[in-house]
Amino acid sequence: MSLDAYLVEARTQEIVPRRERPIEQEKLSLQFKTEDATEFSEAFLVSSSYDGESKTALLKFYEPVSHKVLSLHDRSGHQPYCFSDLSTEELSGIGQLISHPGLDRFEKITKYDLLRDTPAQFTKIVAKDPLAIGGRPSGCIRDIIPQNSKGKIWEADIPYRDCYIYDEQLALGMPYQLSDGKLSPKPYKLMQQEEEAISKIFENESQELKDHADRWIPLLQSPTTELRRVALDIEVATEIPTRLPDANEAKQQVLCVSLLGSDGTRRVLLLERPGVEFGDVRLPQGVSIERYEDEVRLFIEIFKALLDYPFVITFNGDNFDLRYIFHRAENYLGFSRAQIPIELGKESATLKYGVHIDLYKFFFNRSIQIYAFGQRYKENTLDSVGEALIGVQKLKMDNLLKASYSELAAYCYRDAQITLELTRFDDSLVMRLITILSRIARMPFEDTSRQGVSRWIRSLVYSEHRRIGAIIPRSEDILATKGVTATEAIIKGKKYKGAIVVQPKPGVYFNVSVLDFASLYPSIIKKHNLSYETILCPHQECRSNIVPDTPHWVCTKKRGLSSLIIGSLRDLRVKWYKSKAKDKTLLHVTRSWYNVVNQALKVILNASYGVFGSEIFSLYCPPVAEATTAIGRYAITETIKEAERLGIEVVYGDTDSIFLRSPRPDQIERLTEWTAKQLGMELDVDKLYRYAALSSRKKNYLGVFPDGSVDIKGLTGKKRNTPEFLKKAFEDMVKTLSGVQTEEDFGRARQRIREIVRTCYVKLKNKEYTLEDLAFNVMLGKSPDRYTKTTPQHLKAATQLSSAGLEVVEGDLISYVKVYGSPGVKPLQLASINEVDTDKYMDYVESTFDQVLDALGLEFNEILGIVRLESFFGITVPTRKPVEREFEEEEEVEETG
DNA sequence: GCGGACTGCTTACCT
DNA sequence: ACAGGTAAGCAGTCCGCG
Repeated sequence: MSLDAYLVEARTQEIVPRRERPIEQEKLSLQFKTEDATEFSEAFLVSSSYDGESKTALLKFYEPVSHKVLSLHDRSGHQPYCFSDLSTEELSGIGQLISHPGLDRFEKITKYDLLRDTPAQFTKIVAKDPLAIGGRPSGCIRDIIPQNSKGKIWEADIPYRDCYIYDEQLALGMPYQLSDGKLSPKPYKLMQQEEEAISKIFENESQELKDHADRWIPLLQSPTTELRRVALDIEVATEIPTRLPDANEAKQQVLCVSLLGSDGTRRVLLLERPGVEFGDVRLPQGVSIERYEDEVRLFIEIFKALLDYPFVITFNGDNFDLRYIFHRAENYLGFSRAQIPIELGKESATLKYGVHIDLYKFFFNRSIQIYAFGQRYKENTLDSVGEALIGVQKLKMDNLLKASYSELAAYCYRDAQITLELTRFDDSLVMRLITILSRIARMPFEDTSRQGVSRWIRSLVYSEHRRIGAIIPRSEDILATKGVTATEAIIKGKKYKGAIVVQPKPGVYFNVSVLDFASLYPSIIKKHNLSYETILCPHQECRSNIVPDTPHWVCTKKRGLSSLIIGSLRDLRVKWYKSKAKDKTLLHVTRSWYNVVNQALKVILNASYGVFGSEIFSLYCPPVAEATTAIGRYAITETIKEAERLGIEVVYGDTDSIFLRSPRPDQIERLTEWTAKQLGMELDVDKLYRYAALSSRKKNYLGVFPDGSVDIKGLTGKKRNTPEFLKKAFEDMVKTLSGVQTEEDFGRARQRIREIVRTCYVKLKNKEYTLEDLAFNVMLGKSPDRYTKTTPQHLKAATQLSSAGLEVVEGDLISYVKVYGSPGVKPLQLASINEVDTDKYMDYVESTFDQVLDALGLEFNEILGIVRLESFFGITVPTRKPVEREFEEEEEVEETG
């Protein structure tokens, strides 16, 4: 077999003598050192940390011309601190505190207490280093002070890097300039037209809300820059091929490393091993393959890259690639920690020079998955995400150790390629999302890309407290006065009542208008002034301002912090970014950015209500969440009543939407005017269906748009776990339905659907489907040993897999088929077509089609009855490819009939 | 001992 | 580790049934 051009090139490279410096000399050159920047005209703040050596805050900037990371240590003398309500005298009486080596001094200070709505005296306890405050397992200042009714500690659990950002009111991801040793944000100015359009949006709002919006503008509008980055992926030798090597042990050699730069660099580094063939697997043009006899030299190359690129992108690098490299380098290859440009945390790996972004963590984030990417990928694997977002899959590989060099290289290269591409597609959407979220959350890129939405919102709100000089409340203090809920949830075990789902009126309706409230919950939080400090506020005179369906009252005297923050963001999204993101008249680059901001705001706003009902949120305040849903219920029920008064038939509704049966334009107009006037909320026409088919089931419907495209919600036919054969049959039915224009058309559709079901049944009976077609695909939600209450079917299948030596872990998608006998299921890998329980499948077909057909008022049972009857009388229905069947199986199928 | 009524567990979905 | 509400299938339990 002939070698292609690149292979020749790669082989030629071998005979070029390398000028290699001695290893020890190379290692020494790896020691990371940096000097502070003295001046720059534009650089983007990307990271904040505490530098233990200089005992100061350290900022990292990305300078887009040189593509370098610039450092800047704090020179203001900022120090770590926390607050106590004890006086300096009282604190001085605590011997252990006074003698604490980390204590620097006390300061008297006044901070605003939002919970009590009054200024309050605090003592600022200033420390010499952050670990003195907290973070060590014992002996920290925050643990020394006795926690009594008086004698509490505030703000001791904020990481110092965040504390510094909040105090300096810095925003990560923003452009800054440094001149004469002075750091300042790059000024941003809107174009006059934009300025006018935006001020019009807020013309009827309070000054406070306007001020918030004004502060958001530069954060949301300032330009971003292309971030120079490298994707890194490693392959490691394993003893057991099915198991992932232990990154903390790092016992085995690193066999291959791919480094793909956004600058066009495409390197694959291979470790030479005896007896390995080069092979003839092709790699893309321009990939350079480098072969190393010595693993240490290979590592030196990795480290040089980690000291060169401002951003390093991995997929699971926190827990694998960088962790493995670190331990391998330290434990087996004789590198000192000073020579390894990686720092390991408990759950993350960071870099001494640049910023490490682990895409696994970012894509795993449920908010990102759902709101930013619309659930386009369903599994959190590089393969699944890559396939869904950029259409590139991983290469297949059976055994790393048996692979040729070129095969290994191609495999490893592909992984790095997907990783890099995931940060590049859609004009670097992912990098820009991380940037804009960091700006909004005031969080370093490293944290934004790793943490969840509750941390983003926490950080944003904390920064706001510092800006206005308010003490950040202790979670237990919020809970003490505002911890109880008054409504009862419908679902057992939930804390409070949620949204209303209107009982659908079953049937087919032509010309259905779907109206919904724009950003319902954020609108409520804005309009009704909801915030932890305003709900159940301390003022007697506010107690009559009651939230419907609850005993809670809301402050009438002061605007709540979260109401302002969420309210201003909501208005900017609903009235500016949402439409701009869709505006085809804008330049591509402009619209692309509006789209990024729109996505980011969507993620934040969608979670803004939920966090108040979540214990892990540091400002957890259940009455805020409860009041939000209560007002939501009030809004939708009142709107339905008004619709009915206007003579409009409401056939369905869920949380923030109502489905109206062929309303006249003037009726819609009167209704939306009414909600604007009476509820102060915007009700918009969201969708128009040519017809909608509703069954009696909530959250289950099918809507056909005028252009024939179809909305399917909640139906089994499109669920992930549904077997492929059924999804296809369902799809056929949907196609038929999408062609229905008038009531008369349903007659023909009915015939066609009958055919589809019949074919499905016959093919099942004749075993014409493949096992893959028949497989249910169910996610293993937790590790197998943690199922203690019941043994679901997918677990039974998973157990059989483990017995067969195939490891299953939490998060795996288990594929199984239903078979005769006990336990009734078999994993796809172990099953054969002859044992498939056709009857069970037929039941499943029935219930899947039932969901739609009883909506259409079609007698599905009749169709099914006929189909079954035909087979009962032995009428054979020819299909495309008839298959011979044994008589007994025929019998078995009939038993239930 | 067996099956129907019931509850609870689990997953996947909707807003 | 943002929330609650809903559907569906199955596992497990209780109880009646000569």
